Amino acid sequence: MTEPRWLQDDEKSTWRLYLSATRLVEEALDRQMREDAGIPHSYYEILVHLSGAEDRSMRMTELANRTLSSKSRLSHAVAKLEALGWVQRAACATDKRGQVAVLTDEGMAALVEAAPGHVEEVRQRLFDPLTAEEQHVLARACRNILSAMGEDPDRIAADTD
Amino acid sequence: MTEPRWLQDDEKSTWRLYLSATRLVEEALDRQMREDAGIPHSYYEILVHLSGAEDRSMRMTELANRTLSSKSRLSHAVAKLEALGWVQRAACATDKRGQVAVLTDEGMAALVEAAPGHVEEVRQRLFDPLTAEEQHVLARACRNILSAMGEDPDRIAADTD
DNA sequence: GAACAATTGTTGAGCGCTTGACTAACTACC
DNA sequence: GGTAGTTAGTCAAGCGCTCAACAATTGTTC
Repeated sequence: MTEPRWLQDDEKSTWRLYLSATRLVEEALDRQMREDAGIPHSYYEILVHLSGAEDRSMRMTELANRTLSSKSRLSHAVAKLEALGWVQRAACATDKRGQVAVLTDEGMAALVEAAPGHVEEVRQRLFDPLTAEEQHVLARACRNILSAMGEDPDRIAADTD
Repeated sequence: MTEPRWLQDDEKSTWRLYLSATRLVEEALDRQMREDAGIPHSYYEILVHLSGAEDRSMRMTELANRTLSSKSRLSHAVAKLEALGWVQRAACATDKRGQVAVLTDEGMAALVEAAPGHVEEVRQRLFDPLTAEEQHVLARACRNILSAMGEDPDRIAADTD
């Protein structure tokens, strides 16, 4: 086995900064959403994706892909959201195996109510601290990272809201 | 209440790219560590911090701060690592309430064995996809984000390894 | 069209984390 | 030197996630 490509000191710093910053941001987002809407941030994203979809509904697998969730995770999550009355399951017309998740009016109302606090948190944590140039380069960097993982950055960036 | 500062389209894209990229990176790191060493990435970080500390040991609270963990989380984690024989708890000499976590030889060996795979994963996921400029700006951006959250970027960046 | 494979979605067990309550010990103040 | 308040660390309950197994349907191949 060849010698590992150890990290240089500046790379170590960058790595630590990256890890700390991204975790704290994620944590802050999640905390805000739980306090504000009583759901984890990941559930909020499900609502967001549904709200932007045709008929406020989407096939489970498609929804799982867009939210970068496993099917299992999404299934559990939708079960919770269904218990809240924010999402409903419906049979799929073209595939008897299929299920379609539908955002209910109550779910839409909850989303509308949670959105301002969420946006404010995103601004505070991510955008306000960064210059325009940093924002721009950050987006580019994320694109490169995603590409390297076999994801399509354009699809992710263009995802309707 | 004033109108929320909604995100512009390009900001929405940046936000989605950021969320996706950071999550996938985190997920990849965690998966690699679980497969390679049988522990979550967060436990690995505990070992790393201990290995760089005086006498390979650190007070629980100090360790919690450095790993950005709650005390509870660290307590659970150290319990697991203790069960593996990789960490030991010892009474603190100067504070009878205190506990000191000590990295054992077995823990150090496990760390040494896991390190190359971890570093390779970090390179693949984060550094290789980025240009030198992007790495530099990313580090700067993370510093700004951390500062905005009341953390000291220099302390985090300088943390011994 | 029958047999095998792949896909869709759910479920249960286990794990790591959070929250909040708790004990024990330290510190400050009068 | 009490007493009140703070700090160190642990623990139990609950939550969201992963993994693996599963049933049901669809696709494929001969």
